[in-house]
Amino acid sequence: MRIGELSRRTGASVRLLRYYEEKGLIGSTRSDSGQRHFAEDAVPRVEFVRRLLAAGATSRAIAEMMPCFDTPLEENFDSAMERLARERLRITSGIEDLLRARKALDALMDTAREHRARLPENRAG
Amino acid sequence: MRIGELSRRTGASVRLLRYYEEKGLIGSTRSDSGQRHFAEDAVPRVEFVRRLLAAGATSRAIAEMMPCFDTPLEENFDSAMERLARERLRITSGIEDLLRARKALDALMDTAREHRARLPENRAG
DNA sequence: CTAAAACCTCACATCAATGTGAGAGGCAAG
DNA sequence: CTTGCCTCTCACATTGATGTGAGGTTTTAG
Repeated sequence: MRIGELSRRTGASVRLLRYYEEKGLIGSTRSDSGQRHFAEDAVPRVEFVRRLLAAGATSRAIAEMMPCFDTPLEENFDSAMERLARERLRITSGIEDLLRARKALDALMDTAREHRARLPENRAG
Repeated sequence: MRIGELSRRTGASVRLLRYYEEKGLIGSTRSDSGQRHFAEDAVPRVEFVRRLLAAGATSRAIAEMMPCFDTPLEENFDSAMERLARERLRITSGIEDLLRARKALDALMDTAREHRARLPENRAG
């Protein structure tokens, strides 16, 4: 498929798909006139990429994982696996950060509500 | 305390503390010569700010929450509470994003390991 | 054949938190 | 008073994913 269709099917802008290609996150073949052509499996691949990017992964990090996505015969397969593991750690600690932040928000909301409840003029509000 | 001490006690660079002030995240009084002076409660406040920033909140969003941190008498108290709630949603959906990403990583690691196990020449490795 | 739609490359813009450096003034201790 | 450390403002740099627009070629549909 051409880049427009891939864009429609993944929700990524055409510009971004070119960017992903430039960064080595997806591959494409070129027609004689230079237009990109993508295989079917580019769709799940882009979805994977977007999921990781949304989780704060760097395009560089994702690129380094890609050997795992392709074939286990790659030379850099081991380092790709290692990269996966490292990114998993990063994500887990990200989750912990978010949980802590949410707890801080909850605490603030609680005290704020409590403060308000203590105000005489606001008792009815 | 002056800015250097606040920096030491919070781990935020002096530059950042000035930035936080500029964005309305922390307040300070000024000495005659223009030096910033911070109260004790600036410390937990900076910690709160950093936690939220680490969780991907915008300085603008944090600024809008600050009335809750101060006094329930603020006029923008209600919108501040609303901002808190909105940020809480954002964080929760961020957590879900991370969980999904982690699941995708796990799935990829599983298939990769499986592929490798299937390779005859790698049986021993 | 022609017009519209899709594609190409190149390159500059943006946002937000942070770094960094210059140049100048403030403050405490010897 | 001087030395050394702290602070001030101003302002430009960076990083990384994305937007946007220009100017030109290709593909597709009528």
